[in-house]
Amino acid sequence: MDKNSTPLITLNQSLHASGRRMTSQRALVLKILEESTEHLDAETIWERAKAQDERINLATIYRTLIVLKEMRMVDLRYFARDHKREIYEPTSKPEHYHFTCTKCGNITEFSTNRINRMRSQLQNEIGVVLTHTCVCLEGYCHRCAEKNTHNTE
Amino acid sequence: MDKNSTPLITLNQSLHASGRRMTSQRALVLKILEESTEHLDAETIWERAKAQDERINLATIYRTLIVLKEMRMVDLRYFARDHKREIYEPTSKPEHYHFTCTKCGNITEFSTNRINRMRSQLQNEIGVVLTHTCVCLEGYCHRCAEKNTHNTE
DNA sequence: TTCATTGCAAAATTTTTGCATACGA
DNA sequence: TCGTATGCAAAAATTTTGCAATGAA
Repeated sequence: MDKNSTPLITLNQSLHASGRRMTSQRALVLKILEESTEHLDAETIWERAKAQDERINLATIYRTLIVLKEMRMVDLRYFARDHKREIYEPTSKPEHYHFTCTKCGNITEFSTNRINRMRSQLQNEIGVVLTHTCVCLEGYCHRCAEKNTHNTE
Repeated sequence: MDKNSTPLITLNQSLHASGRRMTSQRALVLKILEESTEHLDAETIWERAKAQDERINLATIYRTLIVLKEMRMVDLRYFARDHKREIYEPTSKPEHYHFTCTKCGNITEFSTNRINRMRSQLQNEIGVVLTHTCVCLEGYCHRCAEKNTHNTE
């Protein structure tokens, strides 16, 4: 909302604005997401949360993530290889997309305005309002592509 | 492979080429996918298959879909709203993408070469070889966007 | 004090696996 | 016949839910 707000303050405001309450668990999950440079799924978040609060329950993590999503503090992402598993990232992170190398398994982030341009062109072309765009890319990274001129998969 | 081949013949060839066997279940699942104009998940495929073969098991559906995917007879897709659930489509269908309206729930298919162009540009830009691109779009369809100038979600 | 939130355990959902039997080539 | 594929049941993996107890405002 406000340029001076930290994510925690923003969350606090959003929670109260919707008749919800700030709890230590919610603050903790948000902090973990904000501080992490890695991609976190619910279970990983749980493991990190337990280091701070050994009683915290996995169900609480899931419920908290739903609330954080509603408060627009986190985004859900998916990886091409493991689409079923939800990955959570703070919305404070600049918009980006993921590329998964099917050979070495590395997941790299990249950002490009090509996707944004495509997005707005598509909005006009198919006549809809896009609120969410998911782009998952999969293939061979530069290094693996070189070693691998003959691809079976 | 060959212009004269039906999907069933192609499957048969691919199966044999990889030391696998054609079975009535595999033929049936492929037929269901080829004939359907809707989006099918594993359970729906199972229901339709049972109409033809009441003994067929859901585990067989899953195993068959894995094989059909390996034989490149089906593609896996996802919808923005329900990312976790896999949707299977025959590769004989022309390439297309899905847009989900979060208001009315309708899923529409569209195809555009914008995405293909973006794809090849991205390949160069980030220096990778893309083997799979997943694009899920979500938002408001034309009709719902009109009724809905004020959007909460 | 009040009601949203949590912890716990149990259930739900979707997909995978082990194993004996059936069946395609 | 030989070994792949199936059916069945049980397990695995991930997420959700019911409910009594807790705790924020």
